[in-house]
Amino acid sequence: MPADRGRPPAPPTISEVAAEAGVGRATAARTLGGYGYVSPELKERVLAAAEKLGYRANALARSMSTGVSHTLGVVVADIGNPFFAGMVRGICDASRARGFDTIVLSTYEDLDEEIAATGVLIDKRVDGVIIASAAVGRDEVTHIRTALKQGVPVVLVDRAVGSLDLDTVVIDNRDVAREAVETLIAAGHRRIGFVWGPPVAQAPATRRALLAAAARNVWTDGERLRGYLDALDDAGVPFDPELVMVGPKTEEHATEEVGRMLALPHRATALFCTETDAMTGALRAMRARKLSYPGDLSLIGFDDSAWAAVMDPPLTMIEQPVRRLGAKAAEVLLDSLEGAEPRRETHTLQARLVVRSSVAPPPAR
Amino acid sequence: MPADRGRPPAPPTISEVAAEAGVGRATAARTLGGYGYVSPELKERVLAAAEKLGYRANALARSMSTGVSHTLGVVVADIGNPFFAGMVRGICDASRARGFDTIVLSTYEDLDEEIAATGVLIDKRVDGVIIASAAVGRDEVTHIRTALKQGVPVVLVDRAVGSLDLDTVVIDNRDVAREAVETLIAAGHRRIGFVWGPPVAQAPATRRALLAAAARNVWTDGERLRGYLDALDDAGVPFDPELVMVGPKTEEHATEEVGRMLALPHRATALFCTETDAMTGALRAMRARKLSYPGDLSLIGFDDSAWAAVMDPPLTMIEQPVRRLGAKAAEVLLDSLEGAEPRRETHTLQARLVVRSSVAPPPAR
DNA sequence: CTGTTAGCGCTTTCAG
DNA sequence: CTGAAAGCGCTAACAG
Repeated sequence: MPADRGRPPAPPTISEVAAEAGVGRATAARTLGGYGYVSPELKERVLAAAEKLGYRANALARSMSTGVSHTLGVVVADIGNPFFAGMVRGICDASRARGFDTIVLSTYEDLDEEIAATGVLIDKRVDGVIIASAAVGRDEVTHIRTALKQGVPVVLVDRAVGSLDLDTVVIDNRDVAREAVETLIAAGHRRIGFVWGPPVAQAPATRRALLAAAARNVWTDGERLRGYLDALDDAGVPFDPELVMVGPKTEEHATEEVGRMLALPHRATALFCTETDAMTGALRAMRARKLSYPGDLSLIGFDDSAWAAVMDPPLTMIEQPVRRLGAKAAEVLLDSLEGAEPRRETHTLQARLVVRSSVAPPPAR
Repeated sequence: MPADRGRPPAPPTISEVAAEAGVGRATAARTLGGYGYVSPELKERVLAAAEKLGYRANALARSMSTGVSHTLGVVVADIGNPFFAGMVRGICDASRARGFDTIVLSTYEDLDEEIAATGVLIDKRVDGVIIASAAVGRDEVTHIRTALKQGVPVVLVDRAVGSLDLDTVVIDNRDVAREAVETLIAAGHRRIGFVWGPPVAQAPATRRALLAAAARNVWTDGERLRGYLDALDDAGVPFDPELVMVGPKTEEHATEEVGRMLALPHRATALFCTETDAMTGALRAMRARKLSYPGDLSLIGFDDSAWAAVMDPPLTMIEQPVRRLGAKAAEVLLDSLEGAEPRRETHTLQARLVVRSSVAPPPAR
């Protein structure tokens, strides 16, 4: 009567190893856990027994008694998005190097999902949490405050949250955005479209209203908008609300909005696209009108990729240090787990404008 | 003497809730855990007490006694790669919908990393594991056998492993590859380059040697090569080892290899690229030689994206149902966790050839 | 229907 | 230096 295919044999416990080695449970635990003193001979016997039985520590049980799970929680908008995927890779690599695994949850920009995700992570007793939060107002961060209150350190990544004084790792969105727009202005453009604005139904008529709308949405978008405005102001280029995209943030809608900007009596001659899909949407709108770049329209976009480099002509793009962004966040968190006083400061990483060939002077009238 | 900023107060336990409600621990556990019978009145009191104390169950402790962690483990080559990121998103969404979270580990195609990752997951007592394995030979799957032996169900995703009789979810790589190459042949091509072959140093001289080399590497690559060969055979187009790329699988090397194929006395007139970077590498090689598609060279590649659609002309690409791939794997695994007899079968999802404008007849001599 | 009791597997005092 | 014993927070028999 061989193999009883039913319940596989329960994995060996530390007690069994101790028994096999003929020592006390504590002694086995000490050698296997690598703490406390054990005489070489006993240690040897325990190790042999463990080896023989194929012993592997039950991480759950260990976490139960130590209160440490060696697991980090990560909350992002969408793990399927290449930007977050790259960032998560940075987080995983950095934490893995220090003995931590990660459990990542996507929220799809839904605050309730974010709250639920944070709760799940706390329940699973992660040692710390890294969040790219969709929260903006003071009243939208109670889940983060709760985590903190329960002793779970949190570091913010990619998106700062004004009302929270926490370690935060972001990219200098505003500065690169300004640099990009300055590049466009330097080439002679004064009608520069901003593609991927706040998802409001109606275009805010004033800068103030626009900024207010942006303040209620994703932090990075607002910063990029500010950088755009900074460059305009510095150069004395008038701001025109008709040149900023509003509405749903989808490739399709970007195509429509760019179409609109291209149909304006005094049309856009350059576009600053703040997201990959904004750029591809813009490209579609151009194709539909048989317009080409940089002749008819100059282009600069966010998030460089291999594709942008092989476009014809190659696209001038902003490259974000995605991996480092994640790695830095993990390191800051891990440092604070290892006792370093949390500095509660903002770490800003620099993005880089990769100049290629999608910018030229505006077409002569 | 206000807030003692040191140790935050330990979160309330079920015993405290029970005490607060003036009932036994078990009663509190039953209502909070949602099992067994509890009278409405007591239930009410427990709920109130839990609410008041801000009670949240400790998932670790729960897992300890139930032996179920409601966590799935995922092992992929690289979470930062858009293909795997999309697949992981499918896995996460599907498992989240059924109450499971996931912890994902990247191996970077290193078998030792894969073995270590699997071990970590088992130690953390995940309820099941989904692996896109780099293993090929019988002797490379002992870690998977070990998991199975310990009662941890495993499903294979994206890559089948011949020596393992397990539930497997893959895409019909061979069929679409054949379809793509047939499309090229139908347009009149007979000199079709295969970009991204097995990473061997020297080009295998014979088909047999080539296939053998492929069999020792990533499963999907081998399948795509077979599809390529299938199409050639069906059409009676002779196989030429000079038309298959060998060496490291990097964009740079793809550029070199395509350059070589383009310099052949009887040069390639079409390319079948089995990976995104193979395509961008090919595009770079073409640019360097001022060649354009589809006039000088026809192109078909794997892994469609928004970029491929906005290239000029738009690229004919193979679209893989990445999310569904992951979702299906999660479902199969979850089903078996819920007791369904594992079917140990292979589920094949269909990829789709998205015909655009990168294929034309070969240039006249 | 409810409370008591005994673990899950490991760490951690605390004597010896 | 080693072993016995208590306990982490929860579930699960088992009486009552």
